Amino acid sequence: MMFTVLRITTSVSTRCVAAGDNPVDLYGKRMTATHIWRTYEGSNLSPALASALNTFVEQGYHGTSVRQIAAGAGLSVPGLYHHFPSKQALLVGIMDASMDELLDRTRSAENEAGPLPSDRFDAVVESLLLFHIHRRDAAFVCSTEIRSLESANRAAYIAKRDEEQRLLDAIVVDGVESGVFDTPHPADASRAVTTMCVGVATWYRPDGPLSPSELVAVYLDIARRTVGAATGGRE
Amino acid sequence: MMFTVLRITTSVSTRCVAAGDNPVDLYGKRMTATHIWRTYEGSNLSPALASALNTFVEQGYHGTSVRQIAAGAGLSVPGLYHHFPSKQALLVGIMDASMDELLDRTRSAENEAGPLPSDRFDAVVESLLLFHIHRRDAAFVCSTEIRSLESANRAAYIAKRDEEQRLLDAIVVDGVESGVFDTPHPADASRAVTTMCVGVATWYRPDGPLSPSELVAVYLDIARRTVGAATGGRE
DNA sequence: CCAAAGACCGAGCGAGTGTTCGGTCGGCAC
DNA sequence: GTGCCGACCGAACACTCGCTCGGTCTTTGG
Repeated sequence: MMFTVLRITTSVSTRCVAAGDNPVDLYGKRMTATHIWRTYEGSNLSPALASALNTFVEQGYHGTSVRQIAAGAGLSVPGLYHHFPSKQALLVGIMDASMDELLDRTRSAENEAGPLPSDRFDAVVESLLLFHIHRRDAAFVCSTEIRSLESANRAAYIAKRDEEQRLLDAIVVDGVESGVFDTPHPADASRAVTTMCVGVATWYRPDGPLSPSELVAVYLDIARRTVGAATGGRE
Repeated sequence: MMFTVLRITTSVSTRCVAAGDNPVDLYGKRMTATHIWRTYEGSNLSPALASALNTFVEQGYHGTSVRQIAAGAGLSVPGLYHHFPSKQALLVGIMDASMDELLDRTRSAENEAGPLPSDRFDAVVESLLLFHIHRRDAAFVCSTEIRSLESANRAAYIAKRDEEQRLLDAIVVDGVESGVFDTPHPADASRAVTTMCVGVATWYRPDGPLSPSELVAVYLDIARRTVGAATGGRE
């Protein structure tokens, strides 16, 4: 059974952009094509998924009716069912697309960071933070609606989530083994870092006191302390 | 409108116990008044609230029917409504009782810790951790069902949650001012610590690899690093 | 010009929702 | 004994739920 999940399919994989041009980021740092994982434009979601996401965020999956989703998408109920076979498929569409995007961005970040555990750690934490800032609603739904997934869908989602966690786990272990990180509990420290980053989606507001880059700076400092990385001075 | 929320009303406030006598808990352990906030026995919840909690944890508030809650409590639907006026009142009963208990325990912990920020910090973090371990289900519902509260109930709950956060915020600020903590972002560090502790409720399992006291040791280490406390050696 | 396909909708299905009505029953005060 | 009250229940109320049937338009390919 086929149905459209994404309106625009954009891969953030590094290979997609030709090297040679040199955009510059907000801080003047040279931004080669490898920084696509840092850039966020509008959401990828189709109108139906975007409407579902909006209502899921406010009322939760079970608290949302398909009539509300349809109205939010400017569709009748059968019109909505023309695009998605069930309410559950809408949730799966949101959560799968979100985790795929996060994994894609995180892998790009780590690949571009080079071999050093400290660089890879910083890159992966930054990508986690940026995702939870710029895809806040989707990330929030992902972390609160796992129990609303039917069991097969839940298993698939959990697998992706665990894969994301393992990316960071491996970096922390590498860092401890090579001596640049210092923690007696690498796995717990790694999970704690993820927990903090995921938690950002529950409280961050674009009109709050912290800009995305400020938040990244603050949380990168905290994350480095958590794994016992040598901090490069206090800002 | 009155209805019973707690089956057993136990205050853990230190003041409630006269100094000098040495009360003994249900297991015969000598209980000086100062450690009540560390001891957890069975839940305080009435059968109706306990049943509601069980189903809310698994299916969420909107995913749970009143008939399920009634069946879980061994009651008919009107029997359940004899004790609680609405489904919403069940959620409020769970969340209010939980936050009251947490606030009570946290205040006891801080009071007993004495004046030093580092001692107060350790005590409050430990009480946060123990609560999220031993009241895992209630804590999980508290952090995931805020949006299911009607607005007045939500405002009251948020006020209590913010009060709990401020307890830790004040300690971190004190520690930074007196030089025993070292962080450029006390408020963010304090929130990060809370986020990690609250997150424990989402993954901790009693049959997992960490006992409660081991988890407290691990997370206390991480929490101290987060605020830049001088760690007393690595365990 | 016409058939096919895609996009969409009005109306309604059976099941389930939170809640309530009108009771029954046992224990207790007097 | 009598009246009362708390605890509880069978049945049903008005409504909403996820979902589908049968249809109408518009676009497109030949």
